[in-house]
Amino acid sequence: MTYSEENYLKVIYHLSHTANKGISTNAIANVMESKPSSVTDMVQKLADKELVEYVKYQGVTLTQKGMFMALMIVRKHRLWEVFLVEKLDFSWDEVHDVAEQLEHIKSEKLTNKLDEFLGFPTEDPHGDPIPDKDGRIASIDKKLLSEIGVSKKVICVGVKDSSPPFLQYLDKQQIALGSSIEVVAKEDFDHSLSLRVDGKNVTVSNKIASNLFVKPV
Amino acid sequence: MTYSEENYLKVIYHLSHTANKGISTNAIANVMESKPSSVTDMVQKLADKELVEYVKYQGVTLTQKGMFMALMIVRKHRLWEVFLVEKLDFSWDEVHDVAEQLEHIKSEKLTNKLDEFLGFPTEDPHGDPIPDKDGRIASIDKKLLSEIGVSKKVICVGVKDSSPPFLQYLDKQQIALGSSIEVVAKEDFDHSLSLRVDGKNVTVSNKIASNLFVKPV
DNA sequence: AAACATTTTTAGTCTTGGCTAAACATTAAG
DNA sequence: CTTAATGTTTAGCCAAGACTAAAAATGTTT
Ligand SMILES: [Mn+2]
Ligand SMILES: [Mn+2]
Ligand SMILES: [Mn+2]
Ligand SMILES: [Mn+2]
Repeated sequence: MTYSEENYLKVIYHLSHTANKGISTNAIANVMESKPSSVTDMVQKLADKELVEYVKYQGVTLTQKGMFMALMIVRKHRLWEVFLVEKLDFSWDEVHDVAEQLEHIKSEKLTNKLDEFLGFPTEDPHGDPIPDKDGRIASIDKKLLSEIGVSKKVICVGVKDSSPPFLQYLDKQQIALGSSIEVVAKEDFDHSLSLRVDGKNVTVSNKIASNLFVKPV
Repeated sequence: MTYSEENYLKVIYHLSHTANKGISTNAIANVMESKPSSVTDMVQKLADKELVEYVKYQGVTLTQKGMFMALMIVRKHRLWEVFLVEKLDFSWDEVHDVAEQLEHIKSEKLTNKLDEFLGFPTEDPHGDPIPDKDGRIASIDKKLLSEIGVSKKVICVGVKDSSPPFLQYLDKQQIALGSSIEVVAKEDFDHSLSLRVDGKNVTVSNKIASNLFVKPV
């Protein structure tokens, strides 16, 4: 498996969560910042290797084999993110780019020893679940903050977007994983939300609220 | 810098220690298990980027810039080897191949944080010195065991060959870094050596002895 | 100094993973 | 139900990094 093939599998895996039909070459190209024609080429190679199911014009889905490989890449990505935060004092907005590189290191022993060294974590620094060595992954039931009704109390359990600017914004507002949030009011005009976060009043836009995962308290 | 360019720089760096003229394309091809013609191509690219000095038919030498980059790759390689042994319980014969991958991860912050996490080690698991963040590298004065005279006492400080079979052989003979070695006798016929290693009698071939670095006690 | 042997470079080819432009399918409108 | 818009694939091209075979430079003998 090449670096490039691994990236395709990972992107297809992530896109599979928000769409239940086949993933279009266009969708893949958007995420990868490449062109649909390039995606078609690669997708055909992956189909030859039986990592994806592919029907022309109908999009692509992962096979069992492809799904497992994707999960192993996600596993490595998230374990390395934990390592960087827990052991090397990186902040949660600094880890993603480095993990993008580290996720391609090929050594089962390394992955499993790292897992052990970290105490078998179940979530990465952004609240995303970490697949175990057999590819099993917990699905936490979580909602977007934007979907929560007024006066409901929830706990922040994850971020949908883990780009540095968004994470830095959250840091600034002192919103972190584990923060308790109460939806005080929702503005009809711009759908912004008034919150009480760990006792402090904070107002956030709808865009922010629709990138924060929460669970009922 | 591509993965491939980095590997070339590293190989040129290592070869520079045993030869003081320019490194031949042939020598590089041998180490890289590729062909001299491929090396010529790449060496010309590295010269364009001013990472090496290259005169046709005269071999190649690292520039200041190329030397620094090579040292940073060696630094990462050796730091990761320490990490694998010290933190993840790898044995010294298992780390090299994984470090070959990890040495290409690009993040100064990661390298320096890892260095700190490991307590700023000065040597890797094979006794090789680790360059600091400015590229400074200690040169330990060490000799090959094969050059030591009869009845001299020395301490094992490094291995020249760090291939798994050789390292596993040393494990079997209970020869490790720090072992005290006395040369009891040298056989004229095959140049094999009778040793006392930490009090135990061991006989080793000349090939073994010329891959073990020692220093006078 | 010439001939031979060895080393090194050049010329031309291949594969991988991209791209653009053009052709073709599918979907949405009229 | 035909046309227009959009999405997708094909065809043809490119750069990186490898290779083989042939040419050229260098080194070693006689
Ligand atoms: Mn990430
Ligand atoms: Mn993450
Ligand atoms: Mn090594
Ligand atoms: Mn080493």
